[in-house]
Amino acid sequence: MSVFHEARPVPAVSVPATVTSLRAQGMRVSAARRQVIEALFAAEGPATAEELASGADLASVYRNLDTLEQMGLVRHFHVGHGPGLYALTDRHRHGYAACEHCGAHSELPADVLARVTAAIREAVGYETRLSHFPIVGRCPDCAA
Amino acid sequence: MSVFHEARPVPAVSVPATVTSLRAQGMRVSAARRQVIEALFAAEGPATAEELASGADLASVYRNLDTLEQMGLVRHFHVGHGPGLYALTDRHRHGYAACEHCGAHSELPADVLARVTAAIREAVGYETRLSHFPIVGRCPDCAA
DNA sequence: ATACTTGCAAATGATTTGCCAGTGT
DNA sequence: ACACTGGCAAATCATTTGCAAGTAT
Repeated sequence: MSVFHEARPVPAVSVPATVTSLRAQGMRVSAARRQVIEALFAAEGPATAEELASGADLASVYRNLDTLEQMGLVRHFHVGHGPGLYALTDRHRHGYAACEHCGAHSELPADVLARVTAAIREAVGYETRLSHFPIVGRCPDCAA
Repeated sequence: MSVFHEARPVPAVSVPATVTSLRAQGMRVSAARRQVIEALFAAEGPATAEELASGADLASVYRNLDTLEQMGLVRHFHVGHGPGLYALTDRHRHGYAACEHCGAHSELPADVLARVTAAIREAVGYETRLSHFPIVGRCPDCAA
């Protein structure tokens, strides 16, 4: 459950490749699990558990996302007060700035990320994980 | 409810002064409301609604915190997956780095805050509000 | 007097858990 | 076979809302 001891990101090439990879790690691939994986690959961006469910039971979806997250295939983070957003780790290695108003989020360039992380570390010694909890504010459009 | 159109921070000098100030703004001061205000002044740091309740009804506490936040007296933010933390705006103008593991949080020096905010603004145009959603990571102790 | 507040109960939304039947390997 | 999973219902946690009764000004 802790997000701190993540496995190295599992390369997310394709659904079949991922399925094979999972089985190789001794994990079963049921219909519901494959569906979640397919939804993750099909998603255009980070999605809620609900959006990834496609009719399947939400409890199972959450359980699967949890399991996949422990394996390092999936990552989740939060924007504002809303529900968690899940995405393939591979497609989501970076940090985010998120708009609390409209929910939009922008990827942070690596150099900015590095600068921010370094600044925080030097100032208070914290190891920042902007990939899990993005920096929240208002996007250019909502700044009005 | 929106945190974006905050009134200028209400100076939080003392409970009686605050009560007077509130009444001046046409707001009533009931027992429950005064209790919340006293709890906020008595608190050593940001506290949950539950901690500020002191036996009062939680619904009222939330309603009051909400009202006080709209007036600019109170501010709330979130750490990790836990409940919201409330504090007097006056004592909480700054940004925070929070530890998702143990819940600890450290105030960010103004210059760091400024640097981070500027970096984000330049990179993606977002106006950061680190006072509402702190930067989350692991504190020095939990980094182990 | 009367509009603002409270307390209590019930509703929400997100996520988790217990449990037993179903199934992948 | 047998441990791992899924589905479903019920439980949690934080927070909100509907209302009738109470009260600050």
